[in-house]
Amino acid sequence: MVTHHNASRRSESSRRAILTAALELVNEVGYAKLSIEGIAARAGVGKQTIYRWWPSKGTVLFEAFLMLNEGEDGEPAALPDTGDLEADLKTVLRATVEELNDPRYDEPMRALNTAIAQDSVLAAAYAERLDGPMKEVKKQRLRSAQQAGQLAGDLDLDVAVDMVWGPVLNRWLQRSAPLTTDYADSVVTTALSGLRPRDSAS
Amino acid sequence: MVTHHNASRRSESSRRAILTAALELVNEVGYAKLSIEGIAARAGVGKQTIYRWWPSKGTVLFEAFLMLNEGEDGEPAALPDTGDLEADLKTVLRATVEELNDPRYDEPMRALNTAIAQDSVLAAAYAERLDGPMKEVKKQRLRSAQQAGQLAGDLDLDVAVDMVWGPVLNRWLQRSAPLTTDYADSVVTTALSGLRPRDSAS
Amino acid sequence: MVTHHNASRRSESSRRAILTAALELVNEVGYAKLSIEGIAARAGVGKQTIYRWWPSKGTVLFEAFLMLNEGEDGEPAALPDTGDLEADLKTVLRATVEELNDPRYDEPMRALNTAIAQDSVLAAAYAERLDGPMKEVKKQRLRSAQQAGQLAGDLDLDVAVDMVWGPVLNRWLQRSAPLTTDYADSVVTTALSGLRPRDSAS
Amino acid sequence: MVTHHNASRRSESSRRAILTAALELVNEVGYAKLSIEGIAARAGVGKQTIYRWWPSKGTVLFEAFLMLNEGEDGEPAALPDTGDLEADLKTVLRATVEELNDPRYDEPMRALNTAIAQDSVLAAAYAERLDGPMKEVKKQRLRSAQQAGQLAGDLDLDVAVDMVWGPVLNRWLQRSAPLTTDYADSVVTTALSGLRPRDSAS
DNA sequence: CCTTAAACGAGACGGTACGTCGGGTCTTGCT
DNA sequence: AGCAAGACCCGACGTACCGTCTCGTTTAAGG
Repeated sequence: MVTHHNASRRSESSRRAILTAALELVNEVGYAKLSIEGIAARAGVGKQTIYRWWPSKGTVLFEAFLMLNEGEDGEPAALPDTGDLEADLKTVLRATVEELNDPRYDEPMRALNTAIAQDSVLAAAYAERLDGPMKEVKKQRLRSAQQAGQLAGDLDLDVAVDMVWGPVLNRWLQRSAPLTTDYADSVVTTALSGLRPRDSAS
Repeated sequence: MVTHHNASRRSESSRRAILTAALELVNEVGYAKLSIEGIAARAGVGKQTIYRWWPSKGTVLFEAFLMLNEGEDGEPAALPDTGDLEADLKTVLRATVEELNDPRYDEPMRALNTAIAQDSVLAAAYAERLDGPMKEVKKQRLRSAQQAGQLAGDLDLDVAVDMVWGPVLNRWLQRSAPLTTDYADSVVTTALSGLRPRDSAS
Repeated sequence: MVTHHNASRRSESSRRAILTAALELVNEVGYAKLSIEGIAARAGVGKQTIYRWWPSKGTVLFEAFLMLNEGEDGEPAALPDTGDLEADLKTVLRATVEELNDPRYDEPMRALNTAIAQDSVLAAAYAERLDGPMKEVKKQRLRSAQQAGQLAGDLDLDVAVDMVWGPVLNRWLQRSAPLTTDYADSVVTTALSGLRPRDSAS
Repeated sequence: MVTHHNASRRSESSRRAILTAALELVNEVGYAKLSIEGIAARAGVGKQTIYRWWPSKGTVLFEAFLMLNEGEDGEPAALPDTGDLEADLKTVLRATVEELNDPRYDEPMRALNTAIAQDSVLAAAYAERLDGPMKEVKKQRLRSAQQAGQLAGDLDLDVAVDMVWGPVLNRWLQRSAPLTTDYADSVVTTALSGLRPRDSAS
């Protein structure tokens, strides 16, 4: 038998309290020590109210991130387009680096990544709801450049996006080395020009 | 720094049993459900023997990985060098992709990454003991190519390594899309040539 | 005084299972090896359910004894009163001796005494809830004899009770010598007549 | 196979340190929290040195008491004998009461009684080495009175001793009521005269 | 407007695991 | 050989949370 939760009767105030509490707590204690019990207590809510609507702490956290992002507006803002692709990408990637270095964002984002690593269903939801739209915006900027002839015509934009953001995200996640804005610049420059020597036959 | 325990009296057999048990269990149940209690039981060891020598399950797991890697030999094997950089990189990166898609390696490596994400001390140890040597081997192959004029002379090899492996690792960690050997090939090709159009002044 | 737990929601079946398990286990393994963990396992109950309602294994055991005694009826049965005080006291004291020599009662009672020896709060509860009513019954029998002129009119009945039961209990607790019914008889006779020679002015 | 401990090689200084530490600790933390580990640490001794010579913490404690008592001299001092039995007994019993009310003695003695209650072998040793000699001294005083015609000629002195000291010890052990010197006086008076009315044929 | 069924806060419950203490055994090196 | 030191396996401690399950009590829909 299936229990049909009547979402129309759902308490919106409890929902927001839970998501807010989850964000606060993940900042304070990290993902490992984040607990349903703790979220319920902080939110002033019964544990059952969380279990009724979410299957795990990871999904609560994910929805909390969704709330954050949708708080601003429906869709993520487009990337700047001054016509100078390299400058635009450096601007954006530097901002990303600074966000990732900000303790206010670092801990929660790391938590979200941990949640994804442990739950492939959640990973799919993340890909669709959060990462997907972001990636679309990035691809849009690259598409514009491609149409202006600044990128190779046969370039796979999915790969291209990974080429620019992948190294930065990976260095952040694995903490393999300090994440600096200089590094972001290097990645952009190198990705655009490639590893091989350019023809100097000018 | 003071070591409180007399390592000379340490039981090597218990140590190996613990590390082996940790690897087995992380494969079977994943990092989230890996417990010190479970490791101790599987290893036939008292919990205190684990707590005496390791501060957390993450550090146990890390040392288990160290044991695996040092089991083979001292240093990681050099990358193939046929003179054809692009082919060599594709060979290596395809192998990486296949390893990451193998459930036998996927779960434990994901676990290690989770552990690193939650413990920056561990991340530093990982960078030094596991990731560092691997990266050195990769850089060595690139250095060889650079000296052969196949790579830009002013190329930062650290960035170059990230450019090739970063996208793959990131796609794997975030599960943002299926990880295929075709993707590996694309990454190598794109990284080498860059996103910009090549001069067609042939 | 504030009760932190809502006793109205307390599970009566768990409570009884815990008390029963405690009695069984104390019989089987003795007080020293009685453990909260063991009681919980035997009762099919979580440890927390014990810690929620009792502060120590001693208090569990005490309440288990209370359950035993209140199981029979509200108040302890009155002592026999045939008019012959000496005979009645011997009857009762012999029964006490036999009970104390019965392994079924010896171990649990010894356990309760150990608990009392280590916890003065528990001792007060014991004095009020278990020992007190028993003592009142004993005093009642002595009062009846006193009114019949069989006991000294100025006799302190509290002291009198101690005089009859104290030696027996003490010999049992300290195991200073075998506890026999003959000894019980001697105690009654000696207590009634006193240590001094009686006037033989007949 | 039996391990023959060669007592001749035994370290007397370790033995004394252990017994002293046991006494100190039982005073500080009580019998329940007294541990072999704690005794060894306090005594500056290896645990094995305790396990080599004693089978349990109870026996260590018992030997510590033996050391205390034999410290004074070989045999316990005789009871006062002024010729006035009642006065002498009151003097002695009041002293006993005061000792039992002194926290310095109460805790260790209670500990010894707990140990005895849980170990009948120890109880036998206690009866022979500590309680026996004390009882003999008490009986000696009563025998003297008996020979002087102050006690019934057919009186069983073992019972008589229990009659005087039993009530006091029992009230102390069970904490059934406050233990006062007045109570000690009452016990002596009542024991000597008996519970029955004395012939008033003066 | 009034029922009535859900969602809700609270928190007890059977469990698992935590990290610690101490039990009793065993080994190592010193005296 | 006895000893101090302490690692070892083990059992229990008392606590934190898990996910499930009642309890009354709101609360919002629909009769």
